[in-house]
Amino acid sequence: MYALCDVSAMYASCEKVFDPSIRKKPVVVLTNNDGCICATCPVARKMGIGKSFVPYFTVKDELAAMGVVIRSSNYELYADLSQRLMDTCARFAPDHHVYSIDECFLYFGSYIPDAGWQAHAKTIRRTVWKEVRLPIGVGIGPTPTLAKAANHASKRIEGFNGVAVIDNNAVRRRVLKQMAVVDIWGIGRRLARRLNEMGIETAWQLAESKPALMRKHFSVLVESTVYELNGITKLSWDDVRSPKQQIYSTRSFGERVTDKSILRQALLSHVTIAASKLRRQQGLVKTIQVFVSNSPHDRDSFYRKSVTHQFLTPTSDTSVIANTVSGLVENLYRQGVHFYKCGVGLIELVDAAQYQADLFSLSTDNALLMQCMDSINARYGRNTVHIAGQGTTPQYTMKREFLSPQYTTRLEGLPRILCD
DNA sequence: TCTGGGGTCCTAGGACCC
DNA sequence: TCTGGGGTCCTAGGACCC
Repeated sequence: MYALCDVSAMYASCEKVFDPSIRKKPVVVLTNNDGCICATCPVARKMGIGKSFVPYFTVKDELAAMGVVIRSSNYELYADLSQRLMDTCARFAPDHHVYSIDECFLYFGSYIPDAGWQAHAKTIRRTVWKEVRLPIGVGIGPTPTLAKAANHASKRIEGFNGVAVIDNNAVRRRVLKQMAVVDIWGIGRRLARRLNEMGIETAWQLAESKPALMRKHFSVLVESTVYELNGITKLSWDDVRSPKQQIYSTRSFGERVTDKSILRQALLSHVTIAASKLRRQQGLVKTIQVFVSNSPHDRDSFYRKSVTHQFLTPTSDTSVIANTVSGLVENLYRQGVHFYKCGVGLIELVDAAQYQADLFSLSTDNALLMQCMDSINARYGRNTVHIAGQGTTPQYTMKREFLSPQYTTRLEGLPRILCD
């Protein structure tokens, strides 16, 4: 059996943990640079504020009129609470996999809890609330896709109250019949529309359809989904937690950038982020892609440029990659462009353990230095030591106008308890 | 006054070569 | 008279997820 645990409106829920004054108010959290809405708490959702990823400025006045509390993304806080959440969830299964900042899969293998699945799921939910003060939904099912569906039911279907277990056909049927096809894991807006045109509206109808036919009309992925909805595992545990095939770090700027050296600094900090993720999964990169662009919303004509670079010897050394990227900036930069976004992608990866080195090309990686850097940063914070090319103080800013304190990671952010 | 997220994977199609 | 293949590499863009 598999379980999927995820936090309801993660970012909004995190904001409420250390600030009792907003617990009963509608809260909305914005993405980087306060661009879009990315999380809406249940109170706000009840008021009809449901749509994620609408640009904030288009609904700003409306939200203000409704008395909605606005927060910028406070990643330091969310990452720290996420860590605590994952530590707690991990205790309840032999194996776990962190799927995103607010979700994890648990894999039980042959393990069966003494108290039964329903009770086990309730215990997970209650323990997380007690220890981390985050509201989670727990879904359990025989395949990852059904665990996801159960999780959906736990939060969205009447009568489940945060916990759903699909362990027999009656429940499976009940859940899938009340679930729109678009809410199935892996079925997006577009596929859903095409399925609807074929008369398939609910998850149950998709489960009942012929797998081979779905493969013919769509892809093997949709075919696998049909099997998974019927309890036949197509996504093995190894698939669920397989290492990334590509790693990206990209970000938009708070203010447009026109200076070449600032663009370079930003790209080099993306190298730092991406390379450390790469080392975490014990990978080496063969091909990188670096891109810069202005905004399609700006009046200027659209400018986007990307270059790819192949390394003779695969590497995971931040300074080796940074040197290359630094050189590529000359190709990417253009005078007069108002840069809005840039990023670095590690697009062709190999497993460090399996890589067969070439006899004549010697790696210049300084593994010991990287190890040292990673362990210092793991302990004292992400940018405690970094390459000089990133600059000592970032010259580009991120707009975070409504930022809450970093309650758990900075002394000056420590919550205060006032006594009358 | 102006404002528009970030990440991963996949594929169609163009350029180039033989 | 008219026609015309197949592989590799690269890029842009789309789909999906959170």
